[in-house]
Amino acid sequence: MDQIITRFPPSPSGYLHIGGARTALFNWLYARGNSGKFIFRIEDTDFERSTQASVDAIIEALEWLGIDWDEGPYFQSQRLGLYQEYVQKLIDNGHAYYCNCSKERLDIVRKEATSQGKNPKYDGKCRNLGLKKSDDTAVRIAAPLTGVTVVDDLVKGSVVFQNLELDDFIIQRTNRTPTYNFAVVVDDIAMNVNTIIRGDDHLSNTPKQIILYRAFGSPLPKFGHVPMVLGPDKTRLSKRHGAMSVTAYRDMGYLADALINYLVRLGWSHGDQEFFTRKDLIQKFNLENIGKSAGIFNPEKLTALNAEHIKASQSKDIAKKLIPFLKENGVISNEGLYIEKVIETLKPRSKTLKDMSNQALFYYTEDVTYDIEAAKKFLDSSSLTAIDLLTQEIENRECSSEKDVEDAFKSVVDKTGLKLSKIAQPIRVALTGKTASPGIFEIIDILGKEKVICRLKNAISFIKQK
RNA sequence: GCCCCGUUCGUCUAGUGGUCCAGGACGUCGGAUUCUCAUUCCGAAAAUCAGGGGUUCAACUCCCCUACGGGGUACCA
Repeated sequence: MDQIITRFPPSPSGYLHIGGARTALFNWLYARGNSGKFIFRIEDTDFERSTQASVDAIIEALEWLGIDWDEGPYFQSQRLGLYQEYVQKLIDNGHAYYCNCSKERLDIVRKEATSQGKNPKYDGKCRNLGLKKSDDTAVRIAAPLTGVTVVDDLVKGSVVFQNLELDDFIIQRTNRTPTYNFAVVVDDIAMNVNTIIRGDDHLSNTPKQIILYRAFGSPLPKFGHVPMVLGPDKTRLSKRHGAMSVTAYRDMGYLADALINYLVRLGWSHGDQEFFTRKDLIQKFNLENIGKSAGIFNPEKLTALNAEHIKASQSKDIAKKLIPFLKENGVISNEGLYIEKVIETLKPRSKTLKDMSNQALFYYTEDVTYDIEAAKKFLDSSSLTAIDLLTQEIENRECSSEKDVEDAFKSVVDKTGLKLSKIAQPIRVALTGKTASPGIFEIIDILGKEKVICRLKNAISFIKQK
């Protein structure tokens, strides 16, 4: 077979949502895994609904996901000449005709048909009228009246449509813009797209498109219709399902790789494997293992996967992505502390980057603020000796390693006869303000002698003031 | 209405006629490790394979019907 050429053709009427991203991903993965070409095209023939802001948003989302394209973005609005040319071809070879039926007449025809229990399709009035082009004419395809059109689908198998069910649909509007089915086919022919992977809401459009390919005498591409992504209520994804835009997930602190992993896995499988790196996916993704049924978007599983990807990431890579979140949290400068070590301690306990930055705050704060409950429970006179002793131990040591810190604690344990667990909690609250944090030794090691002593002394005076 | 697609634990799924009284993951619930929280590790509950008919020695797997869900039926994409 020739080089595989796929494409992603969103219409710019909103942000890139989860479902669209998945479609883009499938096409991209398939191209990348088969040394193919991936084309990006903007379907903006509906001027009413298309906006530049949407175009920008979609590009931003794609770039964040790391989905790159080899050609494009092409804009259908800039290719009107091409469509005109192709319309003319069909007029010339007799596969299309001008139609001047008014919207009102069409409505009546449709209504009549339905009332008689027939299909609400165009009655073909202008098909043989030989109308000439004029201001009030649209162009319709002369579709086959009988027989059958079969879609040989990569995921659904062979799907048969009766041509009787189809009608002479419009390919060019009165305002000379192409309609969707027509523009896609023209572009896909012109761009040599030979593999079309898209949502299965397009399955019933496919026979129309096949009719167009035939009218042009062009070879058919391969079609693969993947099941859609549904909301928790099993209906089509929409705003009311909450955050559905790709960039919203970025802003919540999800890793692009995790989102990709989740999205691809929703509707595709590779045995029992759940965790995939981007490389894995490119290598292993195929069309054979795409499932047939719609999947429900499950944020919990995404989050779990995100936590796994965080754990599997290099701390230096996380650092770059974490800094914006820290800034948003009021951390002006992350200098003075080795951020990668901070991240190292937070990796096993972070679900998202946002989560991580929240947990990192105590490292960077000037003044520890104590949780009321935590202070009440652990910062009282009973813990004074331990804190005091530890302060001394730390002061008398280098504290240049975790081992050093551990020794300091051991010494306090020996002197007081208290269990480590009894000592650790008050210290933890003194250093972080909270009862839950990374390991106490590593915290002290990262914070450094100076800050630790300062925080311990603050805790001591806090207790004394009570 | 008509046409098309789909239906395995709550969710994502494995399963392509016998190895399935159905496996994995998320979530849930126990337990172990532990300086807290996590992590990690063990374990449990959870699917009459939508229902009903066939075909077959044998069906989650093939065929038909029904129900339910989704999509299409536009001078939207």
